[in-house]
Formats: sequence, structure tokens, C-alpha cells
Amino acid sequence: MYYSPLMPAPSTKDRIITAAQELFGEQGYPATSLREITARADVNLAAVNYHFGSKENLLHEIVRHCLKPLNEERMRGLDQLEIASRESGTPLALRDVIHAFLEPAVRLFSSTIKEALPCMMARLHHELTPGLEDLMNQIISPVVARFVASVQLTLPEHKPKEIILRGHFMMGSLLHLMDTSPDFMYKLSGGLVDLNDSEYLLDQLVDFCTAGFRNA
Amino acid sequence: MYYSPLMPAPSTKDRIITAAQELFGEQGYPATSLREITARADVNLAAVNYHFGSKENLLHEIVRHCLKPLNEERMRGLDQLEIASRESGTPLALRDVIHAFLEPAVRLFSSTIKEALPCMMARLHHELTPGLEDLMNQIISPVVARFVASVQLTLPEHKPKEIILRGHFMMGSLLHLMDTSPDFMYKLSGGLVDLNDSEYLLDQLVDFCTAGFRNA
DNA sequence: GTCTATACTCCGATAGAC
DNA sequence: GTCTATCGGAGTATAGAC
Repeated sequence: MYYSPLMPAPSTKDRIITAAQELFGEQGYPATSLREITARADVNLAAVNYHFGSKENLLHEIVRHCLKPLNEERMRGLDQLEIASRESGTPLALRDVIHAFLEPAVRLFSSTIKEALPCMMARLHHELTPGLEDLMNQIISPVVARFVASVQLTLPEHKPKEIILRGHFMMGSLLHLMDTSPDFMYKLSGGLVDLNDSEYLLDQLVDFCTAGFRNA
Repeated sequence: MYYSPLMPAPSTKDRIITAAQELFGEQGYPATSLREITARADVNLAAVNYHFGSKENLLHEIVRHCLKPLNEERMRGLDQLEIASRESGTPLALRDVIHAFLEPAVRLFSSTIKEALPCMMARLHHELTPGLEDLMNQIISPVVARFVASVQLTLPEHKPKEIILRGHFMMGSLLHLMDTSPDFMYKLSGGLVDLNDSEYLLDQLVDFCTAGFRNA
């Protein structure tokens, strides 16, 4: 790798973020030490506390940084669906709405950084310290509201309460999927289910959730 | 509390298990220190390593101890459903099968020890060290196999692969539900969804999953 | 067999020199 | 901004008391 004025060498802060992202994803947040992170990033131990204040604050910054583009893409997808529906005069399809919510996450899950980022995000939902809980709520709330509104358009007779709860079920399925190692699923299914086949997974998950939303 | 020959005072080992169960549920496994556990159990710090070998081994023992009765109850429920179906000549109903799998877990979730045990079990799925992964696989494999077989009876045209994957989705929804604090859901839903209403939750979850299984 | 006291290593965090 | 030194607390191991 060569660096230039156009492609500068990563700063200390960026190197820390990159290393932490990888290690949190591989081992989880609590099991990863600052000494591992700073060793991989080739920076001094104290640099983390200087740039981020604490280990937990480093995590928060990474979460914000990762979830923002994902949720923006979800928003764009839902916008486009509603625009296309209005222009063509065809009603919004429930399956498309659910696909627009799940597809960006599953694609991220199956990307080259699979080992790190998405697993980390899935685990975060289950390592919620009080501070993280507020952060997640703040990040996810607008997307959930936007998603629920779109689903409501396709299921006008459903109560908002039911749609929100089913959205929570859907999120659970997605997170559990992202947090399960292919090896574990291989053993559990006797070799039948391959978690690396993300196209199939997305298709099945969208089917499952669409049917689940419809029946209420 | 009075102790007698019939109701002996809890042993050191039992006091450790009780204290650890509570604390793991309240704070999660990694955030709980052995010093907290031994202080609450009023035993010496070294007693944990003497009786269990390590902190992780203590966790494994607790997991085994908690999941065994839950899974046995699931097995009994599925057995009874199949017996009743055979005796009455009515075909097995998919919704009943799913209910038999989910109900014991949701009931445990809503019991008095809600603050501790079920949250801990849900979190465990996302704090999988290699050793824990093997243990979980060993514990839930027979129940999954039993459940998949029952579902297959009600949906003979579905591929086993699809049933297993949908079972995984269902498990994700259940675990996410058990691991979400009522406060978090209250904020996220604008006060609409109350996670303390476990009867409603079970009903909705069973509906969601039944519809999801059927459509494949 | 049980339990205790204690020590060892590693962790996150911080103060202060440069 | 960066580095060294150091702190209190974590999990663990073990020698020895009962």
C-alpha cells in the first residue's frame, strides 16, 4: 500500500477504529482488550483513552459510524418504493417493504468484512450497557418509525402495536442469523443449512417475515 | 428463613450458583466479577475455582442446570400433542407444535425470576465462546431435531432445510424478545408495547412464527 | 474434602513528562 | 499528540489450615 496527499496514511484515530472493529467482531466487545487493539493498530496504549475517552466510548463511535450508512440505505429504499408506488399507481407491496429493510443488512453480513462488522453489530444488541441502550434507541428509532409507517400502508387494518411487535420479532431473526457462525449451523442442521448462501437466507427470511406480518 | 434436616442450609456450591445466576442475569456474564459473586454468596473468593474450576465452567454448569428442565418440558409437550393427535385421529396442528416449543420459554421469561435466568439464557446465545458453542449445540440439538420432526408432520411438503432455517428465525425472535428490557421497548414503541404482558407476547409470537413456517 | 489467605498476571484508566 | 509509569481491580493458581 502506497500513501500520497490524495490517499493519506491512516491517522492514529483511524487505525484504532479499524483494529477495534475487527477485534470486536471476532471476539466480542468484553473479550477484547485495549492492549490487543493498540497492538494491532500499532499505536500506544494510552492513545485510545486520549482519542476516545474510554473503551466504551470507542465502541459507541464505531456503532454510530457503522449503523448510519446502513440505516440511510434503508430509508432510501423505502422512499423509492413509495415513490414508485405513487407514480405507477400500484399499491405498496408488503414483501418489498420488508425486503428493503432486511436486504442492506444481509448484504453487509455477506460482504468481505463479514468476520467483523456485522457480527459485532448483532452482538451489541446483547451487550447493552445503559449508555449503549440509549444510543441504539436513538439510532434505530427513526428507521423503525419509517418502516412501521410503510408496513401500515400495506396492512391498513393492523394495529400499530402489532406491527411494532412483529418488527421486533423480525429484528430478532435478523440479528440471530447474523450472530450465528456457519459452523454452528452446519452442525445443528446436520450439514443441510449453509449460512454462507446469503441470497438464499435473505429470500427465506423475507418470506418468513412477510407471512408473519400478514397474519395478525 | 429457618433450616432443618429436611430443608438444609444451602451449601457453598449452591450459594455460589444462586448468586451467579442472579448476577449473570442482571449484568451479563462478562460484566460480573467473581468477587461480586462470592461477596453475594458470602463465600471465599477461591471457593469458585475449587468447586467449578473456572468462571466459565461455573457458567456452563448453570446453563446445563437451567436449560435441562425447559427442554424436557418442550419434549413432553410435543409428545403429548402427538399422542393426542393419534388417539383422536385429528391431524397435528402446526400452531400447537409451535406453541409447545415457545410456551415454556415465555412462561419462564415471565416468572418471578425474570430479572435473572431467562435474560441470562438469551444473552448467552450472543456470548458464545468456543466451549459454550459446543455446549449449546449439545443441549439444543435433540430438542431442535424433535421439533423439526413434529413440524414436518404438519407440513409434509416442506424441505427439512427450510424448516430448520425457519426454526432458527423463530429462535432469534424468542431470544431477542427475552433479552429486550421493557423500558427499551416502551421507548421504542412510544408506549404502545408492554413487554410485561407475556400472554399477549406469546400469542403474537406464536401467530407470527406459525404464519412464517406455513409460507415456504 | 473444604475452605482460606495470598500472590501472580492482565485489564482499563490516568497523571505527567516530552 | 504521544509516551512511560503506575494504579486499583479483574480472573486464576496454590500452599496450607481445618
